[in-house]
Amino acid sequence: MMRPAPGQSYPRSSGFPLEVSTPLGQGRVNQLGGVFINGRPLPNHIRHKIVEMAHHGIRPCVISRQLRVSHGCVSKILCRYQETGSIRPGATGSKPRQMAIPDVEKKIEEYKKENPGMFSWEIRDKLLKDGMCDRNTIPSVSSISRILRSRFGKKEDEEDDCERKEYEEGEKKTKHSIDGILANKEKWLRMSGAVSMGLGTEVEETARLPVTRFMKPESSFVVCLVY
DNA sequence: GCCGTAACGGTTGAT
DNA sequence: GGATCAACCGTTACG
Repeated sequence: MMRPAPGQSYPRSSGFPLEVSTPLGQGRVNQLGGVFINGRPLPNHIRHKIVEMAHHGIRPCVISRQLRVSHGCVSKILCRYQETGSIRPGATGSKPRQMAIPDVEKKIEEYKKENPGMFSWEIRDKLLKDGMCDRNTIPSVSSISRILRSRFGKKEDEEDDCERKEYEEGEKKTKHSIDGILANKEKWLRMSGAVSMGLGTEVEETARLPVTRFMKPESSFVVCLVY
């Protein structure tokens, strides 16, 4: 069978339903009948089990079939474990991009003070022209505008702080009212779904909801009743 | 049949 | 707040 062509999805010929609704997102079913969430790492207990079984000398193909995880994934996890000694997935998201060095920031400030109407792209050009940076080290236009905001937008930040304080004051009052509870509806829905899967402490890592650490699966019933 | 890996669609987090 | 980008995820299929 061919790989899915660009713009196409994976074929639905496996006989399994392609999509299942899981509380943590739109789950899918792989060819082995295992449930996975596309783009998200497998739960820690599965990863742990893969490594543990491999330690016991069980072959990757057997692990794959037993845990219903694709052999490609088993292979990846075991490779990573051999290389790094860790079963944890790598950090998703881009690495922090290179920040402008302080000298460059100072120069940007200078340019802006000399000419307040100067655009970020003009500043960028001038940095290049003056030899402050080369093509590789020059900060992006958006980085420059961010620097400008942080340096020249302080007054706005102070106003934001005032607003935040007012908001926090108000939140304390409304937290235990019906309005307050309803405002957290989405959070509660996610929590109820996560615990109903019986994922226990996995939830903290996959759904980033530390509060569920001490919740029991049956609590989902209570949460569902509320809504 | 097993295994390594490229290609793919998707998610996440920084900018 | 939304868009963009880069790094990662797991699955699938090829060799």
